[in-house]
Amino acid sequence: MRATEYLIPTLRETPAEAEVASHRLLLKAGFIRQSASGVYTLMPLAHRVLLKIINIVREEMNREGGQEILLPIIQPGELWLKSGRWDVYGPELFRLKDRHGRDFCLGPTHEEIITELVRGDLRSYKQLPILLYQIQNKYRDERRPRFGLLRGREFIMKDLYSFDRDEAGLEISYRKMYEAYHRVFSRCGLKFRPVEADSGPIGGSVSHEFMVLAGAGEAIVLYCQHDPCGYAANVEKAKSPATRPQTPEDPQPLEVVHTPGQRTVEDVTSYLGIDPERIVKTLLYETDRGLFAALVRGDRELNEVKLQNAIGAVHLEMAGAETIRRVTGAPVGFTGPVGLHGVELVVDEEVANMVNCITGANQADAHYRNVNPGRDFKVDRITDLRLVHEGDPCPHCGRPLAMARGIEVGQVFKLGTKYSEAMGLTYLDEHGAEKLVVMGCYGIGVTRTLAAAVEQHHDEHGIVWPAAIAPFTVVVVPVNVRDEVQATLAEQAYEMLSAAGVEVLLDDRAERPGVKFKDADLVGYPLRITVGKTAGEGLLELRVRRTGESRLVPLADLVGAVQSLLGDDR
RNA sequence: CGGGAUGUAGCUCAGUUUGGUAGAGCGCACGGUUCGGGACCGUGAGGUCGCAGGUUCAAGUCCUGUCAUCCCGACCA
Repeated sequence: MRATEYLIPTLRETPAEAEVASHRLLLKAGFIRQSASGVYTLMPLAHRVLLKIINIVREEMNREGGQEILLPIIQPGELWLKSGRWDVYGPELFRLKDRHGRDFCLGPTHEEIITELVRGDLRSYKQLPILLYQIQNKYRDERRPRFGLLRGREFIMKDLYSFDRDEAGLEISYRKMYEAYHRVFSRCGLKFRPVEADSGPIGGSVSHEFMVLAGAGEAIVLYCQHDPCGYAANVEKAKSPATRPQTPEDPQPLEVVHTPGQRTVEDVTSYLGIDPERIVKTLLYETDRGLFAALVRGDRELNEVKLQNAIGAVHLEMAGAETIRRVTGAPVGFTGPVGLHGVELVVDEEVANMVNCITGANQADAHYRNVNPGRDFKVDRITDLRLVHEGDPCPHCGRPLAMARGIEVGQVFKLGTKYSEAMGLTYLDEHGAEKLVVMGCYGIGVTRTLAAAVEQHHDEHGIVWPAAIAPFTVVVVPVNVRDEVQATLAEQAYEMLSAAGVEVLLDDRAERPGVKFKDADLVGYPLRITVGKTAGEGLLELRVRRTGESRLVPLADLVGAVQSLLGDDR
């Protein structure tokens, strides 16, 4: 490919709206252009990268027996009503009507349509397992699209769905995908970490997310640095052992303390001169399952996802001042479990262990001292509600957990029978009994992976593509295209590399060398071949983008030198 | 959806306070000189100032509405 015949519209100045590195560099280097908020055109360079990532994904899916299909992006609303998600999915779902007024949506995911598909053709256990996947545009009307390709409203995903006869079969499919994901992201040249993930209030049991470690990541990961342990989870899922009171105490009689204007845990601790571990925070939540109070220790933070799972709620929101006054009879800051009616109490394990703690008294300017769970209030439910922080002990080995930010590029998920039950997907087993199919789903954000690669591989000059997904692996730069010797040598180098199957771009533009060097660094070709002052001696300069190291090679040795360098890079 | 900000040339921005003929740099086209890290000189093209109303002799500038985009938060089976 020749630069004069190829659209690589690099910009000298960075478009103002771009904040994170991948967004900024992809715009500046001419890979993407924005069409609407969260909607982008992939230019020729980005499209080449995309195809490479897709090829890797496709090879690894096929290797595990995945069969590729194309599913409709426009999906009938009827199917979503059947699964119950037409109402649950909310405004994230892009909805539309056809000319007859029938409801449709743009698929944000494809469980419904694929379950329906398989239902039509699956009869016998002999047909199982089935692994089907598609790589297509998906649509989610995000409240706030951001960071360029990292969180768009239109994006490309690979989704594979597994259909098995039982849990044991699902376990095999799950493991296959888990291994395949390792290979996919390794081959893409990414540093990543699989972590235990929350599977949501509805749906199955086990889930892992694959995180590309990068500062711009929106997800927070906690992991154990101790090697053989290897515990890692995203912050919603992360656990840490509950602590018990150090010194045993006898329960003391309940008493009221006057605490004028002391609303926060900080206020109360300093006012009463006590540790926050002695306080119990009572947080009121309004949910689709009713009103709940969550109790955590004063020095802890509530993990809303854990609360949501504990009570099986889909939506949950902290109660406002109005509700708090109505329910507790007191202003915000004095809520407590003692004498609280009409609200289910969800109690963190740590709180259940506490003796003689401080809580709000459900009246203005007052707290209770010597509150004891079980004695002074009824504990409706005990569970883990704590948000884990960096430094908290690992649930497996007790060593302090480390924290990192990550970009979620893939998730593997045991769905179980959620969709097969809702959609009536069954088969007959060898005894002629009708059984529910056990499903799994496995997604990879392809466009997000592209952006994540840039996030992880760039420097102050531009992108530094891993060789396996670079748009071109080599750029040949003649310093002066009007110099006959240079032009001819560059042409020869280009022909030889092309013939050897190397993906090479010849920068034959009549630009000054500085411009071409800057562009080469910006676009991020792993290798650059400069044809310049040593052209007369038949020598070309081979330079590695990542390290900046360079050396002179004669034309005859060029292909070998390039291939060995690419070998190192992979 | 709450908070903040911005819409003027392809890009980055000035001009808005105090209403009076639309600006700069980069990029682009043409000519010339240059040619190993975003050259220089000259000439030129390019804008219904986001959109719609209103005030005024006169609106990029003032008023009202509206749309779009970005950032923070909330949200993210």
